[in-house]
Amino acid sequence: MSKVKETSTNFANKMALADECPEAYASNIIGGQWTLVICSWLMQGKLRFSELKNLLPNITERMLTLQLRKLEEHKLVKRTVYAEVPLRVEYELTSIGYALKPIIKQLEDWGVKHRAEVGG
Amino acid sequence: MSKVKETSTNFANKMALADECPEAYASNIIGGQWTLVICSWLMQGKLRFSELKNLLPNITERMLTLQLRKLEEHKLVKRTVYAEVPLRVEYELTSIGYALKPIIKQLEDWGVKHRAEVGG
DNA sequence: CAGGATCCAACATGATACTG
DNA sequence: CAGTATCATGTTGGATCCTG
Repeated sequence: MSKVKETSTNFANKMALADECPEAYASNIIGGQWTLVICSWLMQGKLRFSELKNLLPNITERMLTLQLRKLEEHKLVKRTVYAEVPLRVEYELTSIGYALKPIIKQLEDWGVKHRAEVGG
Repeated sequence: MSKVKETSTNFANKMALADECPEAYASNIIGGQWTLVICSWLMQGKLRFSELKNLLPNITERMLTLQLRKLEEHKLVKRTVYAEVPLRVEYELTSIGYALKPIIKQLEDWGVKHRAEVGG
């Protein structure tokens, strides 16, 4: 990491860990409340806004929008707007988004195991 | 999942997803800002409070305490207090905590890849 | 249909000071 | 050393209403 001038009052060190550490970096991207769940559904193919909303019964439209925007920003999903009436918007995973698959798999395995052992 | 009385105004559905879905369940447990980073360090062995604090330069004592308590609650770490002067407290992973290793590994790999493709 | 805008409550987190 | 207590603030997320 680059040295920080000692005279500065050390702003900006917040992301220092993420800068160094791939797992913290990754965690910042996919750590959101809904990120993995959304990606998990999208693994099976494109979905429309309303389809996602129905698959995620607990999410508000607002949150879904925000989450999808974040995923788009991080290039995990691609958003396609079809100029039809009524409007249609589809979301699909990018290659790097699709690369989350093994993580999700491991996470599922661990979740099952943890629930069995600890019994959440 | 058990049926919810239609007459009820549907509180409590918040955790419905986590109830069903192992990956959401897992994500709720390890999704915290610091969880994975702390566990990652503990993979290499026991650590004291102050050691962890020094390894996580951006964390406040308060946060570290909170996070460790949460990890303890979820049985990911074990806390051992040694009645010495000065006081010594050590944290170590439980077996289910240690089982996070493949997840962390996958996450690191993905982080590296994402950073290479998308570029911070 | 797929959001955007606005307002507000709840929670997460930092700063600071104190303790067994 | 390893915390706890308290206050202050920022961020998140829900509710509601509006729009291309």
